[in-house]
Amino acid sequence: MNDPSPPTEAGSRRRPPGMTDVARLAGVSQKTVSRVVNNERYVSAEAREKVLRAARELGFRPNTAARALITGRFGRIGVVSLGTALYGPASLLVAFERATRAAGFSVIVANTAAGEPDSIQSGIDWLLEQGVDGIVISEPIDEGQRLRLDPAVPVISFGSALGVPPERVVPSGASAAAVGRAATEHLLDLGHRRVWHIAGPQRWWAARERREGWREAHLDRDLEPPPHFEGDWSPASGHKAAALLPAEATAVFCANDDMAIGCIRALAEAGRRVPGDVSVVGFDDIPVAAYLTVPLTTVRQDFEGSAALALDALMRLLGGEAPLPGPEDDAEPRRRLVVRSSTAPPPTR
Amino acid sequence: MNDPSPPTEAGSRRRPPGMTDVARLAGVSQKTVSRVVNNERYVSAEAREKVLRAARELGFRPNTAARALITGRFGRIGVVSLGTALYGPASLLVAFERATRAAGFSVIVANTAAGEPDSIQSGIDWLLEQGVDGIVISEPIDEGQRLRLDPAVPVISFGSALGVPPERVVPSGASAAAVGRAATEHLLDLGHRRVWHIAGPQRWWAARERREGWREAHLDRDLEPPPHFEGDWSPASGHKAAALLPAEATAVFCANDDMAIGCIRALAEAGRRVPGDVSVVGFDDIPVAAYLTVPLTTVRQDFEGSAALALDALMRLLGGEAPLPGPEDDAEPRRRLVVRSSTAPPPTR
DNA sequence: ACCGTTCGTGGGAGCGTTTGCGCAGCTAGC
DNA sequence: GCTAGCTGCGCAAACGCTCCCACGAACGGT
Repeated sequence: MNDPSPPTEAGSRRRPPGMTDVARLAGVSQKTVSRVVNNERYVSAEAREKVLRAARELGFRPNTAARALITGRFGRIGVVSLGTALYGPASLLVAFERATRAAGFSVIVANTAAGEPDSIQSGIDWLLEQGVDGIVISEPIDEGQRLRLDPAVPVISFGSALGVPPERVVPSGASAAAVGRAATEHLLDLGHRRVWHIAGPQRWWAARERREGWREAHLDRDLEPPPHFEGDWSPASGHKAAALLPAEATAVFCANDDMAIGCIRALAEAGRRVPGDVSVVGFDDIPVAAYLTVPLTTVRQDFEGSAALALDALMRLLGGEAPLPGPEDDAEPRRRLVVRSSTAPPPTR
Repeated sequence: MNDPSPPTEAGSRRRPPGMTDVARLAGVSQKTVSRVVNNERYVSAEAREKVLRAARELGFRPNTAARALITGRFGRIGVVSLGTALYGPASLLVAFERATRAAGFSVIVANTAAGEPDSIQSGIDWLLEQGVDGIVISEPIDEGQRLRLDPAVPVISFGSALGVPPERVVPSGASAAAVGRAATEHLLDLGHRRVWHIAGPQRWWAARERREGWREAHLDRDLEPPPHFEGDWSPASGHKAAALLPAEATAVFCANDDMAIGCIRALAEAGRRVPGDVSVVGFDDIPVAAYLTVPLTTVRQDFEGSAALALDALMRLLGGEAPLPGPEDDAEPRRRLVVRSSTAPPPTR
């Protein structure tokens, strides 16, 4: 592939200063520098001061590679994320990075590729190669294959995936399905006889869960849930699915806001008004949801809460504890229905 | 802070196998294993085979920390990104991660916090602490302070920031400002006398550049650009700014789609129709843009192109070359105006 | 036959840090 | 006055790998 013979003269970039250099300048042993850097006890204030001064002067920065080499820990968490700018996954990633950095770990990401079936696995493999203390699978897509994990590296998953033990799946709490149910109930309470559903791709755990909530809401009231349509989260898919909606449909619950927007558009094209003729509920509460021509009734997510929960579970695993605390965990993410203008009672015919 | 006395028994997690273990099993020297792993020459097919077999059997994975320790390189690029799920930055991050991974480097992210003025600096410091070969500043926000960098670690920035040498700023190409100009010209060509502008926060380079394009379009035609309004990218800010628009305004160029949506909403509330009374152009081409009640005329970005350009520049710096190739670089990101229904000639009064 | 060069392999020295252990000096208890 | 414990500090051995060097075998050109 590449010509290995010339050693590709990288150049004169000198080695950065190490603890030994700091020690020499401060007039102490390298070990003492190590103690100061790691905030250990048994260092005199005077020595500490000298070391800190020398370190500052030299621009010393501890070499994480050396530390990792000996401790066997990397201080790094890998996240397998969807390679997409979708509001949900992107927000979750941001929230998780923040929480993780606050805990002193850095985050390395591996995006999956939409089309590729093995991309979760290859993301995991890549992260393991890079060296991580733990792995978080952001939105596992169930491709029907068992994930190959490393028993030595804890894994936490948002949503269940084959090969991930169930206790390592971050519970969406009661909330995800429950809120899908609440969204549906909101529509039923308004007087709609049944609620149609434009679901997300069912390989996605999040999509399945929302659909489940929708289904339960019907079953609770002894209603037969109408057939659902499956989209791919995109507005285009919502638009397409909406065109298939029967004339009797007066209420639609969409698995995300983008599809809801596509759906509303299709309804408008068909001459049906929202919410006059048809009510629509979305999911995510994307920033523009409140500013659409018809402000969207939708479900606000709690990404910070979910991220904190996942991180917490991972930290427990790293400490050798059980991934999740007892049922007293009250820090469960809180999603909630935000009612705006896209829902109303069905038309009185 | 934490109790240092109990050594927090982490447990019996055995060390993962190393090259020495593989070597022993394969009956060769550790050095030969190294050669096989790094695909070096001068290894007999037979030895290679034995090593690979042993490695597979042991589940051997090279220790990146040890490698980094000796080579001084980490195989890791740090990205300072906005801590936001905004479509632009999120898409750019995804595109950059993909390109970087394909080049064999991993990506570690440090999100900035919206409010904190030093968060770019602290993100950079954090990345340097973690150990990276290079840093990319995704969307630098000009807080007026000079960034403190490490001369040994190359930095590339999307957009100029104080302290980053200009040749390390990824050129948006002619395109960013030019496309802002094209968007404005599109409106002027439709017959609008002037174009109002709802800008992004001017501390953002991207916002400034778009505004510049808008301004130039006016100056080119000897028009006085009307005063612009400054939003914060959010639909809410677009909504607020639109309320300030004078009655004579018949065309608005918004610095992103979210603000455009807020703007359209405000116009609707004021009883002004889009595009009948007022034309609106956005920027980004978010997925829902085409599916809004009034499909949005907007500017499609080229995140892959920008990401590739940045990575390329960074790789050159890592190789000791100049960050950017000559002017023959034809791989410049291509943004383009997408005309939909939110723009039309001004109302004939 | 001799000397160079290419090939295949191994020995051994670090890289910069943590960790284990040792050693002084001091305080305090009996 | 001896032991015991705490404090403050340093030496030396890893950690798993890459890199420099050496060494023998095979091979061709003189």
